[in-house]
Amino acid sequence: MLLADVARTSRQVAATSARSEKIAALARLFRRTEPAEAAVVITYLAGKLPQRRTGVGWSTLRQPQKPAAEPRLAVLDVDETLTRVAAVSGTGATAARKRLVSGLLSAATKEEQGFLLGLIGGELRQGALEGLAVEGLAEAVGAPAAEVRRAVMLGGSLGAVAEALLARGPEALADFRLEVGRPVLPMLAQSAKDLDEAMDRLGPCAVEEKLDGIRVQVHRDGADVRIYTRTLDEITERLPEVVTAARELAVDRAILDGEVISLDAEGRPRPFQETSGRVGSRLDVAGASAALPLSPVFFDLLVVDDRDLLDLPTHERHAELARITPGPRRVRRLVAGDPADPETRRAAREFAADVLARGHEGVLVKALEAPYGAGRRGASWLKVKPVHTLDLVVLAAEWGHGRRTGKLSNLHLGARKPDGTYLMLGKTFKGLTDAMLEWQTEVLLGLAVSDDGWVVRVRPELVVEVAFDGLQRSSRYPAGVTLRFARVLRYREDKPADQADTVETVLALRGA
DNA sequence: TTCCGACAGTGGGGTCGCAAT
DNA sequence: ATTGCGACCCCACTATCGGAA
Repeated sequence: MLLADVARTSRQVAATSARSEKIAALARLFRRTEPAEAAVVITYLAGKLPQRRTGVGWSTLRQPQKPAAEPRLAVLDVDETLTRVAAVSGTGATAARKRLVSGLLSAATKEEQGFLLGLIGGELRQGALEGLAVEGLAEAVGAPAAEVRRAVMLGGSLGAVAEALLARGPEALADFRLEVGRPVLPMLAQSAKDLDEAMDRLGPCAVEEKLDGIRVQVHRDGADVRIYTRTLDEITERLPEVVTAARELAVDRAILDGEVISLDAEGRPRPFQETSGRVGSRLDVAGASAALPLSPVFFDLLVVDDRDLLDLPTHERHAELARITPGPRRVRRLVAGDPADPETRRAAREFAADVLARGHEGVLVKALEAPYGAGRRGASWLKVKPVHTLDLVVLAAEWGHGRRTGKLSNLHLGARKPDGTYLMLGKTFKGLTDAMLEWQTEVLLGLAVSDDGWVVRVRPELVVEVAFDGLQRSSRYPAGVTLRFARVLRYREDKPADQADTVETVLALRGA
């Protein structure tokens, strides 16, 4: 199959907003895809590269290449070239990667170039990623979409499922079962405003402490232990403490879901940045481990011995977890069997307050009867975290991309200093409706003092109320801190800039 | 007919490791 | 030694489609 066929399909998918049409276009292409090409073709149309990391990003792709007149690139040849790009290392690697990519682009037509640039840069913007690729695959082979999706969740790889389905048809779905040693996409949580809302939505539930660390999925088969991240990267080598902890469990075979976090001598959590840095360290793991040990805390169990627990309700999975896991390695939780009962509510609120007092991020509320929805951001897990707000001044705004092209989008936020100037604390583009984008573009252009095509600087007069999860240490911003997960709640046209929150107020939040 | 679940898009900050400067 | 870049952790929120209620 030619890359041109894939690029044309991508254009067709992008050209319609109807999901059914996108899926139909994908299915048409998959029907004419050979099994040997299936993994590459479907991964490309899901907006990803089979190589995952190539070492090539936007910066490397900047200089334009003269396009070829006729399409002649085969999909498998493109894949081979990108595998070579990914394999380059050592001195001269950047130049060598550039040469390979330039060669590839100059052999591509204009349409193919556009597709490749989006694909490699990670911004295909065709309105379809893995979710719709799965639907298209299901339609192409005549299998129920839910079953194909489940196979991808359990098999961990869209490409492998596509190849098997195109080679052998729907019977191949039976191959993709939960297996110890093969990572499963983890279940994710939605957000709730507060504990009451979460309990109202879920009914009988468990309230668990939410630790601010790194999600891990731990597979144990006898002495063999493997650890995977949320995106199924294997990080076993970096987490010797977790390997040890897994081997100490009272079980031979298991798949566990949990969080690793660095705790201080008193058992209080260290800042997320420290845990993250530790988990990211690959070169001197022994040294890093000695300096900043990690603790695994498990909250779910997907397999125990030869039993697959995915479809069992939360409370049964947790009972099994409790059977094989010692208390300190298990998440703290409170079961709220009857959330309508005022006493239960009071106990839940007290539990959540205690979790925060012990320095943790918040709570997760989980429906007691819900199965483990691998790979889904289901409504049966709800996270609740405290929210801070500040009234900050817009110092500048950046021109948006994609559907925000032509609108001022990303706001630079400042806090007031005693001398009447402002200190930048970070940026945000979140929380804005289309109407707000429209409005702020007009208002900010009215306040503009400069525009370099990327950033529009403005007179510091517009005040916005910003929500955020807390402060984190920053080497980028002058106050030494920045806002974590900042988002706009509303404009404060009623509030003059000289009454915006001060740097002093912001810094007082440290440690809070 | 209305509601709501799932998806895609739009980017935020930090950190590590590698290669270039 | 420092800097730029890519990759990957954490993530919130809105718009949209189309099936469920």
